Amino acid sequence: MPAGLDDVKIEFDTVKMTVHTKIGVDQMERAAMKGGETSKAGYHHGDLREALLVAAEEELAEKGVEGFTLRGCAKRAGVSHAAPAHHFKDADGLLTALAAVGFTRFTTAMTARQSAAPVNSRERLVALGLGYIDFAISEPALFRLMFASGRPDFNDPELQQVAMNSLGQLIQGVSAVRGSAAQGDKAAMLDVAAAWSMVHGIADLALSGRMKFMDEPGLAGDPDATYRNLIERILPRME
Amino acid sequence: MPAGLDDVKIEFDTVKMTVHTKIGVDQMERAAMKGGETSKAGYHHGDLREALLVAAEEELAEKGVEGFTLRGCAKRAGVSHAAPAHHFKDADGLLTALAAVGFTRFTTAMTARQSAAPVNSRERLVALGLGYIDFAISEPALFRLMFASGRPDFNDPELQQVAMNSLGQLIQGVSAVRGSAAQGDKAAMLDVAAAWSMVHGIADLALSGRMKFMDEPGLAGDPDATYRNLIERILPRME
DNA sequence: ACCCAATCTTGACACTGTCAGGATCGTAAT
DNA sequence: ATTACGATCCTGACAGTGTCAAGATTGGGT
Repeated sequence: MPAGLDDVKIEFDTVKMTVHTKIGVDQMERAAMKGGETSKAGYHHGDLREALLVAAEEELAEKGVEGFTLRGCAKRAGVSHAAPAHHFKDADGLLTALAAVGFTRFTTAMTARQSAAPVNSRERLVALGLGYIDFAISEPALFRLMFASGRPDFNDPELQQVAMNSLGQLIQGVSAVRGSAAQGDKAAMLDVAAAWSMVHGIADLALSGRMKFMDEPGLAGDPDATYRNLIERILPRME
Repeated sequence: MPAGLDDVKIEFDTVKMTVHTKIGVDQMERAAMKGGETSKAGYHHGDLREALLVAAEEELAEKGVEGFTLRGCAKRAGVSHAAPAHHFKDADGLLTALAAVGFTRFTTAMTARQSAAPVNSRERLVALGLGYIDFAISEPALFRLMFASGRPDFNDPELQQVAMNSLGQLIQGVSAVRGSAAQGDKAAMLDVAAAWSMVHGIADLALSGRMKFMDEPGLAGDPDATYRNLIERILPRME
């Protein structure tokens, strides 16, 4: 993400202001263009593709997957409603790219928890699961987009890549607990499926507010402790 | 669901045919009206509310949650685009009612599996989980609507009721395994959360095609056996 | 027989995604 | 340096959507 692009968040109320603010955007772009960016920055807007991605993430976080709007993203980025078509085939194309950045962020959320855990394979696997749940709760709309929307195109090579990376991280975590590579081993893959299902189930139920049956008076405690208790139940059968 | 209403599924290609087919519908209604229905059947269409629900279920199954359309439901039911407003406040209102019928069907899917299982509390709990997964796979769009869409209004009393019934069934299944009522007991509720999370995770991952990493050459077997293996992993800690 | 309220239709509005055509700008070739 | 060109962006349009308002239609209670 190019430096300075965060400053571009401007509220539009009338269409009349478009030209006005677009000048401001260009100024920002010119200022940010000093650090050589990797992507094909340049041209009119600067790097509209990146700007649209951050706009889309805002839009998604505010309106949810159901209320997401391509025109809304364009307005947030300060461009016309048809501009996104030059960078993304579809509205679904933009959502596909957004899901891809979601998966990379997803991976970092898991590694973040992992690297803060004791150097113990079991503890690290539990931490991975807690990172999984962290992400789901802190970015619910993005999580829904990635796992329960059907809008992103998972045939897209980039998305497929980052999504496989997430799964690979999980497989590696299970392999570490088992002491051998899980890939190809039936029992090991069942362990992977078990870990993934449990953690994903916790995340999805918590995210949709369906875990609140645990929030009764003397029942609840630290949510993290609860999740840990649940995750640990899948460890015994692994070795 | 009134008898005979299933015959009302008529395909519309042009709007011109509306009057034509609507007569057919009325005939069906009149024929079906002999058995006294519970709902406020009568008036023009017969029982448009029920007809809209079956139309909505078709629409949802074909187009998915994302492609669901209120006008499409109206066309399927053979009425004008604004007719549904007299029976459901919103498009979300229709989806709320549809989610309610989904939950009752969900419950019956679980009890169906349960009653075909050995009279063993553990076996019955596993069967309940398999019924959960059955439903998710056989009616994916409905399942997504119920668990991962945000469109149904869960403050609606009817929906809240049937949704709680499903949860109650799960709590009862766990209670049977434990030998005592789970309600209010902290450890028991953790067992419930574990069972629910595991089964829900399996269902959601399988439904979205993300379990296909298990479908490698010598790896896979009967999906049901795989799911059973996973579900059984949460049993040991219960007593 | 009449009236009324529930039911349904028609028409309209704002909004959406997408396409076509024209304007604008940076860059490469001349 | 100028010109041509292709990438980028805008304006305008179209079909489709949800929702509201107002008028037609129908059946049951009086």
